[in-house]
Amino acid sequence: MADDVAQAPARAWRVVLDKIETDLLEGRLTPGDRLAPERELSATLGVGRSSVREALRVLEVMGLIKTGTGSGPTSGAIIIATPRGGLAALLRLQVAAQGFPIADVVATRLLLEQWVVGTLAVDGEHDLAAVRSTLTAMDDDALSTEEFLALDAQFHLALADASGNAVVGASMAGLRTSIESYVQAGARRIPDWDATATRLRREHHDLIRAIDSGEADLARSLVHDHITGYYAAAGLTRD
Amino acid sequence: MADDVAQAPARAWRVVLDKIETDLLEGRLTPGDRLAPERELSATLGVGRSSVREALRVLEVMGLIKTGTGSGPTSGAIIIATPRGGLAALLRLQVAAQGFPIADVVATRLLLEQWVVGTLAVDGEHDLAAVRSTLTAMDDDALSTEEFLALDAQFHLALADASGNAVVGASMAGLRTSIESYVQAGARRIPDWDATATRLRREHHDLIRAIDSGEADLARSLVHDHITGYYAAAGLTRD
DNA sequence: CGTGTATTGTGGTCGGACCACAAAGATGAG
DNA sequence: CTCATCTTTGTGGTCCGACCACAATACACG
Repeated sequence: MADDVAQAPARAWRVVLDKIETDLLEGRLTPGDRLAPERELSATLGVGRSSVREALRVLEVMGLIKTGTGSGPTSGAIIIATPRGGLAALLRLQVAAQGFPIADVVATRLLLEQWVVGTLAVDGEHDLAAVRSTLTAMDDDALSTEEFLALDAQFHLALADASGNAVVGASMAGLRTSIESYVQAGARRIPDWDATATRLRREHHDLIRAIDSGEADLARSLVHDHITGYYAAAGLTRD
Repeated sequence: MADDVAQAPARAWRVVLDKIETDLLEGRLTPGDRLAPERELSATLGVGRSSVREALRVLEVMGLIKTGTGSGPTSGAIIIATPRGGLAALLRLQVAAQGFPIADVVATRLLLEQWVVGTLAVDGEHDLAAVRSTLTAMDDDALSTEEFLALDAQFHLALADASGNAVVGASMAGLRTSIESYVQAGARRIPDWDATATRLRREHHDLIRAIDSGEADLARSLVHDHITGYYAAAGLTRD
């Protein structure tokens, strides 16, 4: 519960991480800013450049900074704070390492998505333009399975984003990519893919209709059945 | 949407990360296993040891491995897959970097916790022993504000864990720690702390009672009011 | 046989040396 | 004077070699 300042005798890289985190917290660093050059950080904090790099690598993978070589405005380490990639990487690795059972990932996705559609239905303030355009793109019959699945992911992600909650949006994105390979494997197990795709399309339209008409409970129920239905059809259920 | 395999010309550390991820996925590495020594990985993958270390650092912060010096069973890098710390670190940093608005974090916590108590109420299969023991520990009137808040965190976390969903549990833990300092700051703003603590205790008991009697809707409603009530009292609302 | 010392294997850290790259500045031809 | 080219500078990316700290094991010696 507290990996805080406590006894951190060694761990040079943690010094760097802590320094940057406090700079962030105190407003000395905000998105768009450039970090000091690695060599300068190294000298300032009294640690080796390798240690600085280890800390920066962590920040990069977590989606906090973007590094660029060369000179000019795109060089150096820049604060970006785009949680998507970091969350996705974390969840993907945890699933790979069996820290997160697939069933729990799916269940979490389900509960988040139910909240999303319920929220969208209750409050009509949200912009569903991206959702609708994806929806019409999916109506193309010539789509391959992979293309359809990609658009499907985009559809659900657009829904989450429309809710306006960045944490939910990023979580949905992360959860999805962490089980992406399983979803694709499941699709290959579905005998009559065209029928399934047709059903998914219809369910998407029904869902949007429920949201538009403000039927929150219906929307929640539809999205629940939509998701569990797919996983059942793909032989991925076990919860 | 795809930070996948694509063109990764340089990025020596990514080679290491990918190698370990695929080893995980293919079952060549499972929790409890030891990674090859850094120097060996370096030689095997044809990258410098520094690059290996950068990758291992990422894995360590994400909670996938634990490193130990010296010899014997606790030395080297061991797969542990404990998502808690990694998720907490990620969320904390993203909040610090303004990638996640506090309001969104709170809203997400709220929706997760409503799902948790609803699930617990509907399905009596869960073990609430840890929750109950924390609850009784909180009844001690001599607790300081900090101790009370720590137990409160433990209470809500125990609830999430009781749901049996590792993703939800880890997320709750991460969300909580990411806004921990704000919660504590809020507590200091509450004029009559004792009255607030008394109210929180009562609400906890009411909540458990609702769960025990299987009143899911009531439990959801209670937990909603409980959380929003606290944030309102602490002057943290703004959604 | 037992005890204490040397060896080995491991991560942790540092410093230096390159390279690749991109911008800015210096140089020179026209 | 203008513009194109070359050089310099600042930056991350990578590798290498050298130590240190630490823990287990091997081994020598009493």
